[in-house]
Amino acid sequence: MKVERVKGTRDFLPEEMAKRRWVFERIRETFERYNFHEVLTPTFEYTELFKLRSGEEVVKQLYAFLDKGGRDISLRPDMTSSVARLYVASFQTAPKPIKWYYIANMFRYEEPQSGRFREFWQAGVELIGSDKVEADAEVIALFTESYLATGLEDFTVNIGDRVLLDEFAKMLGVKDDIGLMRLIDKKDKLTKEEFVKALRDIGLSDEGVEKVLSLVEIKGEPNEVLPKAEELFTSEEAKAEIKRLYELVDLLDAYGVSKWIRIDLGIARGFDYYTSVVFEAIAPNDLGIGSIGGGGRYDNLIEVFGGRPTPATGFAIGIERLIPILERKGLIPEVKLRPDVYVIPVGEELGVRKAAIEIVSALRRAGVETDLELTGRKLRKALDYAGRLGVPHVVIVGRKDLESGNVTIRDMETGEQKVVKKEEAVGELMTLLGL
RNA sequence: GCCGGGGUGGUGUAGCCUGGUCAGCACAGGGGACUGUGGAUCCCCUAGCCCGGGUUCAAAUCCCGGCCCCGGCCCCA
Repeated sequence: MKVERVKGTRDFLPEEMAKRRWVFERIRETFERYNFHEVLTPTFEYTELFKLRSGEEVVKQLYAFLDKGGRDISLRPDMTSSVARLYVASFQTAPKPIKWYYIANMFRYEEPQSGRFREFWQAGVELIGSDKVEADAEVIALFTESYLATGLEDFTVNIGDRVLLDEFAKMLGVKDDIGLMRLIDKKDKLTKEEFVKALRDIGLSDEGVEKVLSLVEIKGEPNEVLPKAEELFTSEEAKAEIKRLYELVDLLDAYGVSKWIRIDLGIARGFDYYTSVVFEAIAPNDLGIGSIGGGGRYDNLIEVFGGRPTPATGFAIGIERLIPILERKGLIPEVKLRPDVYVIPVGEELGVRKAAIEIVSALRRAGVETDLELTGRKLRKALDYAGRLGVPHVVIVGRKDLESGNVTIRDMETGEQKVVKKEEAVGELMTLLGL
């Protein structure tokens, strides 16, 4: 009988936890500066909740099971459904907008591969109750700033638009608009020839193919490519949406994040609930990691969940995709897992052991990260241990010193030792540590 | 769900093709040489062939199935 981890899950060891926590903290601080507030919903919901949003076919991606009461339950595949449920149930009459954030684990029943696990973490926000372009700008600015807060600078936030994509499918008169969008979404993975062939395969005419090729050209600096969009689209609805995009990039300029903003009308980001602006962040890397986060506007979802029609927008940052990139770039600070002081009692006498504990306790209360030798190993081995760990200061508490009320403080770097009164040990160590 | 490559003490590995020495080595861990002074040295100890079945006198080694890991596809909320 062997106990193993469940497929697609991971154990996080102290060193990695410290790094992850550092990343979470940078993101959390940024979210809070934008006045988003943290919420947490249950790890699992009725499977129905997730079906409601995305239809039956999502079930195969869900980590779903029947509980002992026969309830059809799924671990959350993301936070948006739960947040929408919470909003509909209890916050419809709350002052708008609602600005919530979360940092939590999500679950998807998929084959694990690079940057992809069955349990993974996302940090995201939802802004509910504003259909204004200001809300999109606020969210996209925060999205950008969140990456910047982790030290990442080599990335772009690419903005697309579902209204324009839908309009585009209408213009072409294709039946399989989902197929078209999937194809457009993965254009970068194909050569131009393959792309054209695939377009013909779904029934596009030469003219249609030409139009798609012009669409995917609308990619780059907003001020360079948005005029091209104006040429391509003719309907009033599309014109209005393009105007909105112009405003959006203008506002993002005021936020001071234009440097990272690009337009890419080929972005679709899933096919279920986004209704207008969509966006994703891409950071160049050699790890095979694509998007490191994304989001968009979803103005219909609340209604689907039984609420009054309410506009909303949000994003999620994929932690498992971000961290390897940060690590590769050396942006996550090294973490210290050793104590600053290590106290070694020498000998078995109760008095010695208690004296050691008293020093450890006093140091800990004074805010010093302190460890006590707990295995009963001999002084030689204990010093060896402290040396390997890189502990800077060791306190040796032994009967000989204690008889005259003293303990010994050893500097592990130089090997210099100092005998001090037991009562003065804490003060002395604080000075040595510069506290 | 599909495809490719893997799985040997805690970690990293040799052995596998060509079946047959107590499954070797390094690091890590515990103890001792050394009963109050570290990183050295020496000695000892702990600990392994992913699981199940098959072939064989004999399986880590060959065959089948499963599980898991790495990567790709599909899909990506």
